[in-house]
Amino acid sequence: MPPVDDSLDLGQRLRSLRELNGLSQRELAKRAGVSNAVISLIEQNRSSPSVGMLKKVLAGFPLSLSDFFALDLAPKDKVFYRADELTEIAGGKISYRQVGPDLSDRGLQIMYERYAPGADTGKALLRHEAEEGGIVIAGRLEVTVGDQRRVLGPGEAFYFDSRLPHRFRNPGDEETVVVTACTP
Amino acid sequence: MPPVDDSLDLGQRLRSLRELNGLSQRELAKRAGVSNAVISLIEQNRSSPSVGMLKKVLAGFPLSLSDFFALDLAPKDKVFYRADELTEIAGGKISYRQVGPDLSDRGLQIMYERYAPGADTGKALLRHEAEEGGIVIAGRLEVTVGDQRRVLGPGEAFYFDSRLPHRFRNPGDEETVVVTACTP
DNA sequence: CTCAAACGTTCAATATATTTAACACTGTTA
DNA sequence: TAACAGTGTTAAATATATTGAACGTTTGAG
Repeated sequence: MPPVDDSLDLGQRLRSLRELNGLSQRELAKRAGVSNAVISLIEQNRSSPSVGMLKKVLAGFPLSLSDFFALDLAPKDKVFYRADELTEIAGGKISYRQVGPDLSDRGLQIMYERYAPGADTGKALLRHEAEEGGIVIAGRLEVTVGDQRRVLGPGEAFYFDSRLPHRFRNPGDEETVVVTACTP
Repeated sequence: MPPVDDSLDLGQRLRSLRELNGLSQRELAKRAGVSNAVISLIEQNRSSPSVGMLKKVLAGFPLSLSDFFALDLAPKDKVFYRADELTEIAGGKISYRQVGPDLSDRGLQIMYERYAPGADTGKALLRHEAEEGGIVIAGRLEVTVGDQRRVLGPGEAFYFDSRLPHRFRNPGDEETVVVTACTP
């Protein structure tokens, strides 16, 4: 008779996590202050640990219960991107190259943006609740946020609440390069 | 002797949640298919339920373990920053310059990072739930995420879940410049 | 080879969680 | 008043988790 509900796959979760951190069962057990057997049994789904026990075990990483259960068991495996793999979003005078193909389930949108001389986003609409920022790498960038306006050069940066109306423009006669990030 | 670690406050968590849903201990127990005593004992922190048991109990709401532990109980006007206004976070061989002064209530952390030749972050611990990415501007950057490793050059990028162990290193003999962003 | 030190696993003893069935209390109804 | 149905709590019986000490295996050093 199976005493535990293995639909949790708690065992595999813990094992992957432990191996990713390069710890042996005994090392983890020592850090956590528990016996090594419990790690083995949990990883085999041969025991369903109490919450207190699991908390103690996770403290060996350390990792919170919340993070542990929120951890994506099948983490996106694509981590690296060549320059030509950045997905182009807009063509024309402004080039947006996004890190990562899908806009969906990600918590962050990072883009490599290039503005041809004179390029202008126009007065943007109000967006969803989000925050947005960036750093100018090359050239000049005129940024307008609400009633504030400024021209930024290399090394300079901006950060604002995306709900404010905003606009980007390249006021110079050379290409402008910016790296931006926003929370969707 | 207290058999359980009440620093979790699991009892109060469960009780508030149950009362917010207008359920009695017995109603919840019936829905969840467990005995009513277990609800009472858990709420008094007189027993530390197994993970499987807690999962069954939460199914009565229903609520996932992840959501249960993630339950939380609870805009400013500076937009532009000069290059020298980016706040330096770490000194030494690695320079982290953050856009915006306060780490607290922001939804996004954007940094301009410079790595001296040979600079290395060391094997990082698992962090809080977050995502992280960046684009290499100049030089070379060796990125290790979980069991993946790669050296990136200018224009190349990375993106991963911060809960995975990760490490950055400048393997070359020139300075490396990266712009990164992460959700805190 | 021989030994020592790791590794993950397993068994019996013990501690704890969970159930079942009761208890005491409250408010409602006949 | 008495009887009932609901509440949360508790005691003893049972099932399970956890410990501590073993086991068999592998790896590297002498």
